[in-house]
Amino acid sequence: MNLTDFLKNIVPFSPEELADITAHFEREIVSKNQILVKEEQVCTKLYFVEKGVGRSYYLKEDGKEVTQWFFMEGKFMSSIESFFQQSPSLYYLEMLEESVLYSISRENLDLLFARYHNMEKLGRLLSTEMLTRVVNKLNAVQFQTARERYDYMLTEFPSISSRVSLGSIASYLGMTQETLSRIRRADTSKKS
Amino acid sequence: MNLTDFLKNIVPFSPEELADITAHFEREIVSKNQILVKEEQVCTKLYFVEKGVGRSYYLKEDGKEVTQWFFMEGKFMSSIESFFQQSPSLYYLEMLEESVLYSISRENLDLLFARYHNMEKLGRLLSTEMLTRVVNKLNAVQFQTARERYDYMLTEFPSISSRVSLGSIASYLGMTQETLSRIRRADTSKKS
DNA sequence: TTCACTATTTGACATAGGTCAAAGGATACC
DNA sequence: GGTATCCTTTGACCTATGTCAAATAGTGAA
Repeated sequence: MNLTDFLKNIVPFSPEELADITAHFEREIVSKNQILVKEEQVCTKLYFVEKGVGRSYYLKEDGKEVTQWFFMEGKFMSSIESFFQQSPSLYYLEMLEESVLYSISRENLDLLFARYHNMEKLGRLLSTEMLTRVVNKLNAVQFQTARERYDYMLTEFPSISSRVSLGSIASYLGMTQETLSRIRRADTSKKS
Repeated sequence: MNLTDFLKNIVPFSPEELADITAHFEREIVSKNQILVKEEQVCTKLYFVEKGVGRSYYLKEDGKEVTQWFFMEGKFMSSIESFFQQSPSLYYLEMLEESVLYSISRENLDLLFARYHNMEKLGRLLSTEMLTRVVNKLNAVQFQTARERYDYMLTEFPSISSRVSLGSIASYLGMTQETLSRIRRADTSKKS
């Protein structure tokens, strides 16, 4: 999914708008396991994932990584409050595969928001969409068993299990690796 | 907190914009325990809470109510995906006190979004802010003990415990009433 | 005030999922 | 191709929190 097509599908930008907007993004190739932002740093960019997968995570006091979100192809990725508040990030951003990203700085994004009413609309729609997704996860995490949470995740990120390590997924789902491993075992023994 | 002041604080609307925008809202007085939207209904309005408290909740299969969010004075309240997608609501919306609300229909809101660039910006900012709050709750619910979640809630909604029933709060926090009751007991015995 | 109803507290017991430790498997680097 | 490292699986045991049931305390209507 490329950036131009993605944008067009959400808001009916004019060709001139689209050209100007995409011109403010910069293409970046990043390698597997590369960290885009560290905890405590201010996240200066918003990324569009054209190819690859990323995740945001933080470290618990005991040093364990907790995955907060996965960012698949065709999605925007950032440490949102850090990027918008220009505050130190609570999260790390990491790419889990060799990836192609398009990035934009806060200044350029603000400029586009101010320049195009349609751009502001795009921002609103994407933000509301993300809100809905997070609320879904919240409901899953809060009131479902480990088993059900795993099923929820497969609907939200269908291809994830083959692309991302067990540990990253388990912490995203709020369970230990051991528990996730046991759930998968139950699955395979049942289905085969 | 009244609507005009609230709007002014977020985006620098001109007086004319403000007057036009607020003119599209309608004042409603609702009584305690009144339901604004039922599950399966399409939520036709976005509400601003000038006075009172509301909550959104849904029913689990076993019939138990699960509070999803509280809406305090000075906040917007709605069944978001239902309102924006015009889809059947997954949640009930209920006022927990006699309240003063300002409501706007989807058509009028869209009209204002289209008419004022600033309005679109307001939408984007409020949506991002809500997103941050939900993410905070998610982190609390997912990785903290019952005790810690209770403390999180007191920072998010400081006045809530005196205004809302134990059961509503407990389900918001993803724990049973019994557990919350025990946490509170531990608190009072420690602090007195 | 008293009654009826609802909300909260308390206790005894059950269990999903966590923790710790060790054994396999898979990968990557020399 | 062998060895070091990391990832996943498995087992034994533990604990926070849930469930069920009963006792109290609060609240509003008459």
